[in-house]
Amino acid sequence: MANIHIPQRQHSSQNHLLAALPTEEYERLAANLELVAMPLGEMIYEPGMQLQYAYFPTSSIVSLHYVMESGSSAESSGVGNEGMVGISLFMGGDTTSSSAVVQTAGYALRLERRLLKQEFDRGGLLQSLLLRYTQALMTQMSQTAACNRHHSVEQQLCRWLLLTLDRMPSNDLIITQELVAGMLGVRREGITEAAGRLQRAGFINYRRGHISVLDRHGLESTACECYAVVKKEMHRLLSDVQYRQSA
Amino acid sequence: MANIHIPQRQHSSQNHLLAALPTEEYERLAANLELVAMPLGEMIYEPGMQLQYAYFPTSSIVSLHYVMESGSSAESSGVGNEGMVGISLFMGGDTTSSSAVVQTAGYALRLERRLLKQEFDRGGLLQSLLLRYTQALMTQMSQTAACNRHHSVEQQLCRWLLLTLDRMPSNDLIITQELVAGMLGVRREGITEAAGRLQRAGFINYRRGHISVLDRHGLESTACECYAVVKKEMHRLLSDVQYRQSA
DNA sequence: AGCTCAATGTGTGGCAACGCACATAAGGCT
DNA sequence: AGCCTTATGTGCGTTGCCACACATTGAGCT
Repeated sequence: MANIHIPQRQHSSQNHLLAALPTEEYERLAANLELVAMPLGEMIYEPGMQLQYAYFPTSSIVSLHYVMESGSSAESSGVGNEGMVGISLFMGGDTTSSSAVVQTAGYALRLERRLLKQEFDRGGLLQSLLLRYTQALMTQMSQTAACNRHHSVEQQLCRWLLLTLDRMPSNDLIITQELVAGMLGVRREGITEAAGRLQRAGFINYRRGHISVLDRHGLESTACECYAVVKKEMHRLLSDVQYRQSA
Repeated sequence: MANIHIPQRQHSSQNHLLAALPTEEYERLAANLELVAMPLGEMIYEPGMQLQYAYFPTSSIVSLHYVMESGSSAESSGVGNEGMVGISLFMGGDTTSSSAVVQTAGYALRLERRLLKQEFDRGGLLQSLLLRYTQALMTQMSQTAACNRHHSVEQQLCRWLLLTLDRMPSNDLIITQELVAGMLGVRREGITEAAGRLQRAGFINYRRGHISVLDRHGLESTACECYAVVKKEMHRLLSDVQYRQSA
């Protein structure tokens, strides 16, 4: 895995949080941002592990989830180029009881723990961005909790596809039903059935390990309210982040 | 509702976060802390509402939950004297998409939004306490998401009873099964059944609107791992908070 | 003491998701 | 081209929780 130091500003701008930093703050970090490959399935951290880096995904997506003693798991939130992996570094806990795994292969910029903390503690824009992002993360988690309680597998699959799609440049997801099932914490067969219905409805098209979204609107109408709630709240909290560009 | 200004330090010390503040920081807040009654069922905030105060529960417990369009709901976390209600005030979002309702009547100390933000931004101990507390809250939320997915109503009831008990001075909870059902997002009949089993097992005893825990150990053995995970993580993140006392 | 209403108990039928056990097929490999 | 692993399809029976419809009881009130 080739780590490329001093990445071009182009890469940094693919992560919304980094892109929103004023030049001064960005410059302090730039030299220390490493572009790293995020291969599918890579474990970014495990429960209790001391995290060494914060990751700002550019093209990758990371899934935050908890694995039960029984082996079954459930995702509480995903992190794409709108956010950062490693919240606990500046929250003061250093680690968490959940895991982080790469759900969509791609790249991320990583920053040493100490440097992140240092910049966070300056109390500049990075701090306020990260705090707002953290609140958005909490919204996703609590919405996931409610969604897990009340909505059908099919609805949840739609929600998940849409949230993932929002973090992708294209309409194609490279992922198996088995993995999706792991994310949602349901049986693989449940995903096969739900995906089959969505395909027959013409909303998606899939083959082994590959899902194409054909009708976004259709998915939205089948998804539960949870997708809209999360999306709206992300926009409310972070809309300025997506557009502001440093000079 | 009589608001008593300049509460005795005794009250403040009932909230772990306030109690852990060094004298200097505490003094800046003390004169502005109002002791307020928290009657059962009172809505502290609704989605989208601009929050005016942060609440530090002393003897009350507040439930953070989301209400769906269908009317059904689910709790993502509870807040007792270990924490604070109104995270969004310092996270920068000002409001959230969830609600906060008093689940156990009692008291709380409240602090004006502006003053909280001011003290938070000084970057002193209050900031780091609140951030660590927020991380503990996130642990609860993501654990609740996983728990909602995988565990039985009975297990979840045990978890909920234990977490509530940990925030109470006694072993008696004043709450109806109907309300508990609302917290867990299940049918009232489901709680009746599960509670009946727990009672027959000798773990609890209940009458209308009143639950007494007789065998804490029994509940722990029936609860899912989620209770232990949350408790352990709370302790890891906040153990110094509970013991440190200001001079 | 009796009334009354909210809280709790119980039953029936239905359904979504489960666990398990396979059958089938599709893509990468040599 | 053929093989072989891995992904997907399908069919059971089972179960936990659901919605709905009541019966019963307890606590507080007058």
